[in-house]
Amino acid sequence: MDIQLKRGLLDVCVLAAIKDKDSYGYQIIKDMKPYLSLSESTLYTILKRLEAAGMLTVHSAEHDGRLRKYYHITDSGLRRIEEFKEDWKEILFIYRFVVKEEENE
Amino acid sequence: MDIQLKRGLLDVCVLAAIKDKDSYGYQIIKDMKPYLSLSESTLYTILKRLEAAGMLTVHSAEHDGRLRKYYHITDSGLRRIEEFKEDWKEILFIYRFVVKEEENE
DNA sequence: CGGTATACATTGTATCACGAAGTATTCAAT
DNA sequence: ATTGAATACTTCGTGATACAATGTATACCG
Repeated sequence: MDIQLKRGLLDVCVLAAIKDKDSYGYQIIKDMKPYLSLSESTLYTILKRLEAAGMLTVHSAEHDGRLRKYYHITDSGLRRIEEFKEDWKEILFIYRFVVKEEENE
Repeated sequence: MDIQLKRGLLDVCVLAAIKDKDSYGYQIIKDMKPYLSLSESTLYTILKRLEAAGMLTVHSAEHDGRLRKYYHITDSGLRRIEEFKEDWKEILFIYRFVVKEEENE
């Protein structure tokens, strides 16, 4: 798929992946894979960006003797998803401009 | 609207704007404005990229004593729009992952 | 003991949208 | 005739970003 198209989805997709349950890097990649595959370096960049923007918080927890970084969505992050839904209406409007067939399909 | 979301739409939008009728810079911006506003520098960058990719051709024509650069979509450009329609199916799949409400709306 | 999977991090690169600024012409108003 | 929009295109620099490559470290299994 076109990389550019992915760009707008990546951030919200990561937020969606941790929305219902805190998660960590490797797990997020696995969960997103069926929808949108991304490399580790990309994910960690995104997670850092979202943390800096206050859309998620991080806490380390031990798992099998190793530390894992768990990511938790904030209210701001939830709001970001809602904003995305609003943006979607515009996206659909643009989509129809692009695919405007002559009214017959 | 989120800039990142625009990115994947820009190229195809420009192609859509010249699909039915050759057009030129200023006119394209006007036609796209209701859907997606973009600056001149952005448009001309995109036009050059699309030309380099063989998705459109350029020819200068006189208009009111001045030269205008008219852009004409190629078969490759038309195919690009078709590809976008294919990508759209994936986008919808991802969209549903992001907005997955608990099956009740 | 060696290999594989897990888990996170850093660096460098290429792409890209955009603001800012510039050039040049037409046309209407002063 | 001069000014100032509006039209039309161009160039430069910047910041954001996705990603490959690479590195570190540990757990688990044979």
